[in-house]
Amino acid sequence: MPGQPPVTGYKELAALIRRQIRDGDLRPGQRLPSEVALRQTYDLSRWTVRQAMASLRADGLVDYVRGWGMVVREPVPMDDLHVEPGWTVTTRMPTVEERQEHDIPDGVPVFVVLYPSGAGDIYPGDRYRLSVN
Amino acid sequence: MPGQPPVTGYKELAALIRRQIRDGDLRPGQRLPSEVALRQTYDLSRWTVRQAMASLRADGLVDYVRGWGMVVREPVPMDDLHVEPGWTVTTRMPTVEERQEHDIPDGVPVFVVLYPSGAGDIYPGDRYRLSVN
DNA sequence: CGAGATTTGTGCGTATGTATT
DNA sequence: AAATACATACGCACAAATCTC
Repeated sequence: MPGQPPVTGYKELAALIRRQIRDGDLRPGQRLPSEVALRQTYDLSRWTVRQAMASLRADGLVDYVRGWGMVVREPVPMDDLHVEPGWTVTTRMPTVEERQEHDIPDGVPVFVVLYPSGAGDIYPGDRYRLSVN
Repeated sequence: MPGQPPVTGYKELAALIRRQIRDGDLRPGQRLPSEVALRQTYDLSRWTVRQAMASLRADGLVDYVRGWGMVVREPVPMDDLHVEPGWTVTTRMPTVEERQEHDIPDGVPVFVVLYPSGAGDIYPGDRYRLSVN
């Protein structure tokens, strides 16, 4: 009974969990193993496990629920944002203020819609999809 | 000559540097003070400094260059991506593979352009801007 | 060309705080 | 009240990349 291949660093651990999410071994809404469980399973320090988790959060793959754990992010229903001629759209990470105001989770970028008038609006990338007619 | 207000945690340090970047005290291409300098200036541990820097990095504000320092990111020239009727565009953080393939820095999201045929393309958000005619 | 200094990257140990179950 | 789980924050050591001399 061969053991799992050794996981030597936080990037490998993150890659392993990314595969598990991609392959459906970890499903949306499901809780990841706790930090303690992961360090015991792979014989890693807490620091290494936390680095891996931080990387998954920055990619928007998992959410942290206080007092509960890390949860695979569930897709949310998307609204169509109809783009009109003359508009310009860029994308970037939101500022701290925008994250608070629009309740944007970690690792979720925003659309920045610029109108010909010079005014602009912010649309969280996890809830809006652009379309053109 | 009152000293700076005390910086008590990594969020405050990150906010301070965000202000300095926003106000032009730190300009694009300019190197930030080193981790050692920041810990001495504000009497913080390396952990706290690195945590603050990681947050700026996730926001796409700074680049790390190992052996050199942390640099305020410079804007790159943007190409216009003309969106045709029937296309759909979403935004998200790139995967590790997409980051490598397209040479996408930290904290930069991508446009995901979906064509009516079902095919799709990836466009780095720091180099492309969408427009409609 | 190399040697050394500088700077960030990775990894570990420990302690305490806060929120949830 | 207790256990669980992550957040914050200090310390240390060594590796790897870059620059300067």
